[in-house]
Amino acid sequence: MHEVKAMTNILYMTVVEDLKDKIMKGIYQPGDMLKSESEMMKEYSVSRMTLRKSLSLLSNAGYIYSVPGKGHFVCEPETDLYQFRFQDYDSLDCEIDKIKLTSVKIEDTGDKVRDLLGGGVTGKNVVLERMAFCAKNPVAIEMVYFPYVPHEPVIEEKLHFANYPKALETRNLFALKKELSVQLVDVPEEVGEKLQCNQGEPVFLITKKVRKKDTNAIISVSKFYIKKEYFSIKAFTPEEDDSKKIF
Amino acid sequence: MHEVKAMTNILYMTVVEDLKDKIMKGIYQPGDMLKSESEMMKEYSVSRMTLRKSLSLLSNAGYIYSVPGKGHFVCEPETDLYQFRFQDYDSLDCEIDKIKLTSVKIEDTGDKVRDLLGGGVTGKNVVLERMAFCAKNPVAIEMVYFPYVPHEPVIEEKLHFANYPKALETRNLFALKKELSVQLVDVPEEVGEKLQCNQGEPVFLITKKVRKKDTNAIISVSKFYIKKEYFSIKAFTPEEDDSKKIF
DNA sequence: TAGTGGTCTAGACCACTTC
DNA sequence: AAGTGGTCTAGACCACTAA
Repeated sequence: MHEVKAMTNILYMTVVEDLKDKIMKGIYQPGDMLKSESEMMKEYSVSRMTLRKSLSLLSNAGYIYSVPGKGHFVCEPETDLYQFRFQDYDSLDCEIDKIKLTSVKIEDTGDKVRDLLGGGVTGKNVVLERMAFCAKNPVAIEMVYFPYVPHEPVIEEKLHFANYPKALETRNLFALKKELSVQLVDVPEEVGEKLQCNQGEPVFLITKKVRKKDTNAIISVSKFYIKKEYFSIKAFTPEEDDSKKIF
Repeated sequence: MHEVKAMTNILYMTVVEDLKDKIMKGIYQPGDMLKSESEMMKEYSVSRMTLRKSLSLLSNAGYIYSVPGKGHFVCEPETDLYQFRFQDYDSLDCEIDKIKLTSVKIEDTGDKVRDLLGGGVTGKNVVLERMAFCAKNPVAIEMVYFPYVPHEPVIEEKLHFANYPKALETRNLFALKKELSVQLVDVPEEVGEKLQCNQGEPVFLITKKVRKKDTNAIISVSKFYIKKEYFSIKAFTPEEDDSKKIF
């Protein structure tokens, strides 16, 4: 029907570009129905499978959705969703030059976090405490709780690795999901002493829960207390990265 | 070749489930190469296009990637990426019962943020200030900066809408991307007075920049000062939502 | 009943990697 | 030269929606 100036010589990409362009420019508005597949096949002179490859890409990128028997429609854009990375000590606003394991305990009673963990085989939890230093000053303290498994004893040496928490999460990262809670709290007395904070000083409390995707069971809970000067977040609206996609 | 117990009667989904399962269980580890397409076609008794539909889904979900001429490989999982929503006043940790427009100005000199906006046609910027109240107490103050466009005057009435900032972003939400910076700062004197904070009290400062996707030009900059008790973040590892996908 | 999107196939040609 | 993934086609049958 009409000519479409192509940035690529790949058919389905020219269709994607044209439709995305029409959506970007507002020619298609959220809620609008696109032309039918048979119409678009003629318009772009492509086969049905090729056209649907294009529609699939636009769908994955959040531009369109489809309703069987009716047609393809423009999405309401997701504008309030942000992404950021949190890599434990690597995400602090300073160069961490030392991480020190300050305590390893096994608790079986009276711990509030115990319930969260859902109880291991024995009902006992390992509680591990580490501190992060920057220029010899303590900037963060971390408490990690996870079920104690008798036959997989925690090796102290392993704990010294800066990225040890990952080791806890490991086995298979694909099977896990995580939650993060970021808030500001008055520093608990015990933590304040170790971090050399004034009484009642606000500090960041970041709580990280690691769960199994399938059962939702909690693998570990970490509590990071971070001096308020040493944490901030930069988050971004997700962008499509057309790289490494198969279709 | 062998039987695959299917949760669905859709061929490509049974392939997706089987491969995802093998990855979840660690039978395929990150970096491992999958069997070739022709092998998998035989294994699952599906056509090439159907198999590739499955691989496409797994690729989009971040499980695999492919290298032309070589094969399909298991990804290194993205484990430190988190998502959250920030919807301006709706994201505060209290019920906002009033939003008050406290100031509308047009500035053309001496403003640090002016550079960020990249200058409108006239080089002038609209600066708008609003305050959010909870039970009659001020909890947040917001300064929005955006280019002043003579022929699209800012209508005061519109500013009173709680979601007015969206109106600024509008035209076409698809064409925009945003950045968010969350940090803790000592409250500036002027802001402290309005928020009824003590001198030097820490407050959240959230800076939101809205940009055009294509040119990267800044549409608006917002600075939210929020009393420290009224903001927190809950973020989650992204989950695949197989809903509304075309393939 | 006619039109829509959803699934699936069998085959073709290409560019790339490996030997 | 043989094998791999990447693109593309022309059909087919189905379930769903609408008139």
